[in-house]
This record gives sequence, C-alpha cells and structure tokens, in this order.
Amino acid sequence: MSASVGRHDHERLHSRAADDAVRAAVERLRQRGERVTAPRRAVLEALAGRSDHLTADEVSLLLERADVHRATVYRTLDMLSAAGVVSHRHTAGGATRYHLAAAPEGGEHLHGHCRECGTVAVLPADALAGTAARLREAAGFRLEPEQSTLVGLCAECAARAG
Amino acid sequence: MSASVGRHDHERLHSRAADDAVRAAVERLRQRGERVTAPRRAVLEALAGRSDHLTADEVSLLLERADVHRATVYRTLDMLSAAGVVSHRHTAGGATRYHLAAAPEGGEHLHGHCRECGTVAVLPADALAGTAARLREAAGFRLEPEQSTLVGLCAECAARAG
DNA sequence: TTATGTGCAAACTGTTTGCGCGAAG
DNA sequence: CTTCGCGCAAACAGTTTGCACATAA
Repeated sequence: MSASVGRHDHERLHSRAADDAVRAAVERLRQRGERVTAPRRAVLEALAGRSDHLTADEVSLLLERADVHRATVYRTLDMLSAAGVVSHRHTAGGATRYHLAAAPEGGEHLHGHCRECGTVAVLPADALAGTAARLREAAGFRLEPEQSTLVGLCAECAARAG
Repeated sequence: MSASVGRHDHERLHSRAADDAVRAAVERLRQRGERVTAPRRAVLEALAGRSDHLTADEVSLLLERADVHRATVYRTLDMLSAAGVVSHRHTAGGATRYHLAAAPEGGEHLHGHCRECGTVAVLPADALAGTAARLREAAGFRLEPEQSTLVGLCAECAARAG
C-alpha cells in the first residue's frame, strides 16, 4: 500500500511521483546489496511524501505509529546518504536536514537557504557551473554543486529588505 | 612574507596584522556599546592568532590558562557574530567553526569544505559572482557568498579519487 | 541458516540557561 | 552605583553505540 502516514500534516504529497521515487530508491538499495526492511521503506516514504527537507527527529515523529526507533532513523538516513539515495545538509539549528536525492534526470536543482525566513528555495541546477570550473582551475577544488548550500535572501525577504 | 592565508597549518601567527585585527574588533565593540572584558579580548586574540577556523571548544582549550569558561566562550562568540566581528559556519561534525570576519579589504575568501578529508579550503572571493547574478535574475534569490558553504573535494582528495 | 538490521537504553558531544558574584562603565 | 558579563553547574538537543533479539535473503 502506498504511504498514508500522519493526519494533519501540511506538506504531504502522496503522488505517483513519490511512489516512483521510493521504488527507484529501493531498487538502488537492492543493487547495492542492502537489505530492504520495513523501517527503511518507511523512512523513504516519509521523505518522498514531503516536499520540504526533514530532520531525523521529524522523520522519527512521522514514523511514530510505525514504531520505528529514533536510532534506527539515524542509522537508516546515514546508510541512505552513503548509498546516494538521500542527501543532507547541516543547518543552523544544529539539526541535519535530509531529502531524497535528485532523480537521475530532470529533478536536479540547487538549494538556496534563506537566512531570514529559513525557507529553502529551489534554484536552477546549472547556476554553479561557472563557479565549479573556476574553482577547479584556480584552486584544484572539485565542487559538488548538489551538496553545497547557498545562503542568502529569498525573493520575498530580499524585496522586504530593499 | 605576510603570513597570508595559510593552507593547513596549526600554527600561531603572531603578526602585527593579528594585533591590528584585534584592535579593530575592540574598537567596533566599543562603538556598539559592548563592554570590553578580558575574556572577550582573549577570544579575539585566539581567533586572530590562528589562520584556521576554530570550534568553540578549541577556542576554549586555547584559553584554558586564562581561566575562561566554556559557556563564556560560547556567549562571546555569539555576541561577536551578532556584532559582525566574526563569522561562523556549521560543519559536518556538528561543531560550528568561527573565524574573524573578513577585513574590509583584502582578506575576503570563500570556504570550500572537503567532503573526504574535512579540511576547509580557502577559495577566491569572487568565484560566486556570476552565480550570484544568475540566481538573482532567475529566481530573485540574493546570494550571500561569504555565508555559503561550497562542498566538494579538495585538490589532494580530488587527485587521489582520480 | 546466517549475516545484518532493529529496538532499547545509555553514553556522548555541542550548546544553552538560571543563578549569584564581580567588574566595566 | 548600576548594569552587564562571568564562572559554575546543570539542563538540553542532536546523535552515536553496545547489546540481545528479530528477520531478510
């Protein structure tokens, strides 16, 4: 059955796209020789069913009824990161935020973190292309755009700030 | 032979530049109406005397002899951040790293975080200029390059990875 | 069957806070 | 003299770990 988790959650989106994302992730885990368990499926569904980026604790909360232990959520998110299925960011509040990694094609985007209101803006994937080239030749640094966090002001806050 | 931005050194650099930086910071605090105390001076000196970016705990360790309490270090770094005298980054290990804010001219740089070995690479300040312009027109997002964290592989790890 | 994941509880790290004393302004 | 910072200890949040049991393959 597809995911029907919490009751009054704001950002739930149970779309076919989400189901597909979970299926693809599961497939990838199998290829990697990782076991596919109920808790792992649940974590993937929690991430896929949300448009925003969740902390481990938020995932844990969503999975309360499924009796998935916090420690398991942490271990699972860790493993999923290693498998490249999810990516994560370290934020100001001290809590790491996780989300499904971009789909192989089409879903790519960068994350802009608004310092003012905290929202995550979705930005064009190629915005860092020039920077990547520049850093590589100038410092030998091989930039990984998808992993990077761009901090600044979102359109609304920028307008408000003048 | 100005002890310009070192790469991977754990050395003290007791330069006139450092002293000047401390003096400038103290001046700024006075202007802001903040009290200038021995612990605050000590924290500033610890930051100015190091080329790398320190965690609160590392600062605390450096100030052990001065009997500056950890809590004070945290409060001080917090205040200094608010005053714009230091800036900080949240890293993978969970520990926030602090360093003196860029001098008005000349000391500006970006931070590249190596996903492999964890070092912080110092990168040219203008590398994000094009990206900033692009994001602004494409999404209205006002990028703040100095606050952003660029993740990837440092020159050495990139070479090793092929 | 067997290697691996899970729940649980407890440890650990990084950071914050309430309190009374002491020092900067 | 008054306000604000400090040391102290204790509380907190986020995350990790050792162990015995459960379970996917």
